[in-house]
Parts: sequence; C-alpha cells; structure tokens
Amino acid sequence: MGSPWKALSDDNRRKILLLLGKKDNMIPTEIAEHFKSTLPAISIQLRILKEADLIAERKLGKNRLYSLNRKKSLKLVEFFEDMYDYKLNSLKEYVENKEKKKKNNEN
Amino acid sequence: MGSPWKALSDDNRRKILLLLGKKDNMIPTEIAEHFKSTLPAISIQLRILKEADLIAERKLGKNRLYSLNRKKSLKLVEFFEDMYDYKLNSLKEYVENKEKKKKNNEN
DNA sequence: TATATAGTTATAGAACTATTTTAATATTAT
DNA sequence: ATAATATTAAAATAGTTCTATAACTATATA
Repeated sequence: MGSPWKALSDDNRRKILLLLGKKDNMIPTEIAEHFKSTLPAISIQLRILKEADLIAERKLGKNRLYSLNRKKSLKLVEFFEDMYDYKLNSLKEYVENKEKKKKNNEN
Repeated sequence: MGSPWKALSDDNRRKILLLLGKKDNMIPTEIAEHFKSTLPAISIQLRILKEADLIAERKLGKNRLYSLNRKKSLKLVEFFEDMYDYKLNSLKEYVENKEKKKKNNEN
C-alpha cells in the first residue's frame, strides 16, 4: 500500500481525482484526453492512486474502469481534524449517505 | 511559494504539523527532540513548511518560533470538498473562531 | 571582545519520482 | 487464426528529495 499523501502530492494525480469526483467509472483513455501527457504516464499515475487506495479499479472487457474511493479520502481529512483537534462528523455522514445512494442507483 | 501538497507528503513534516497543532511557538531545537534526525534536517523541513505557508515563523532574540497557519490548511481541505462537491462550512467557522480566541489571549 | 548558543546554508551521495519510447499482454471482432 | 484496440510493463533518462556532515551567521552573555 503506497502513501496516499505521496499520491496526493502530484498535480496531475489530484486533477485525476477531481475528474473522478465528477464522473465515476472512467477509462484511462478518457482520462488521458484531459492531459497533455501520454497514456502510459496516466496509467502509472492511476496505479499510484490505486496502490494508495484512493481509487478503485474494475475490469470490464478490454477496459479498466476507475472510480473514487471516497472513504479513503475521508481518512486523510482526519489528519486535518487531528491538527485542529476537531471532529468532522458532518462530512463523514454526508459521504456515507452518498455512497449508499450510489450503490442503490447501480441497477 | 512551495506546494503545500508536496510539503504534506512527508511523514516527518506531517508529524511537525501535529506537534504545532498541540503547541504553538515551538523552536526548532524543541521540535527536533521529537525526532531521530538532526537539527539541520528539521530546519529544512520547517523551511519547506514555511514556504508552503503551512506554518509561520517569528524571530525572537536568537530563537525562531514556529506556529501553525490554520487558514492555509483549510484551503487544502477545500480540495476534498471539491472532490465531494460539498461545502465544509462548519470546519471553517470553527477554525476562524479559534484564531480569534488565540489572538485575544496573546495580550 | 571572546565564547557559547540557536539556527541556517552548502554540499554531496543515496534513494526516489516522473516521463518518454518501445514492447508486451489481454480482449474483442472479423 | 488474425487483426485491432485498450492498457500495462520495461528500459532509459532526467530530475527531485532527503539526510548527514561541515561550515557559516546571528544573537546573547560573561
């Protein structure tokens, strides 16, 4: 398991996360269209994000679908909570509800 | 101005931030006591955190006092908000109140 | 002024990171 | 089977980061 903080430290990787925040189940080719760099480069960034558990990968035919792992990102927000000695329950509840809704919508 | 995400990507630097979250106005020597590494190494980590605007430096005699810049950290939480398309007002208000209290206590 | 203290800066080596090009693999379609 | 497509893997290169040691700067004190 790679460090999620290292994974977040790259501009392109954070941009990928924002893309996946807007749209789940994107394929590498589609993601690469938003960047200047090559598909192999994007593939590596996706692997780093996956190894940091920030995104999830699903194989479907010859495609690989990538989606945000929202729960992991929440873990990172906990660092800021610790820094402020503050509990951020509202965000947790919000995301957990959103996850449930998503599951229900997936046929 | 250095990248705050790069600054956060190092374990020791995040540990420094947690230390400063518990106690403001720490000096490098005091911070270094919490680590295995040398004072020059800590000094460089503090510089990186300062250049990322995550901490503030104040000179007092031959000492340098370091404190968290809570507002900057909040900016980073906004990234997670963007990813979730969610506004985290409660945390903002909390930290802003805390800043005011701190200022009032500093005679 | 001399000395001690607190801290930074310079430098060098090891380890890590990112990107590109080229090749390899897996799946689907013909 | 063969070709086409989507994607990862490998190898080479370039650049960055971290740490330690040594040298330097600034302040305080005797």
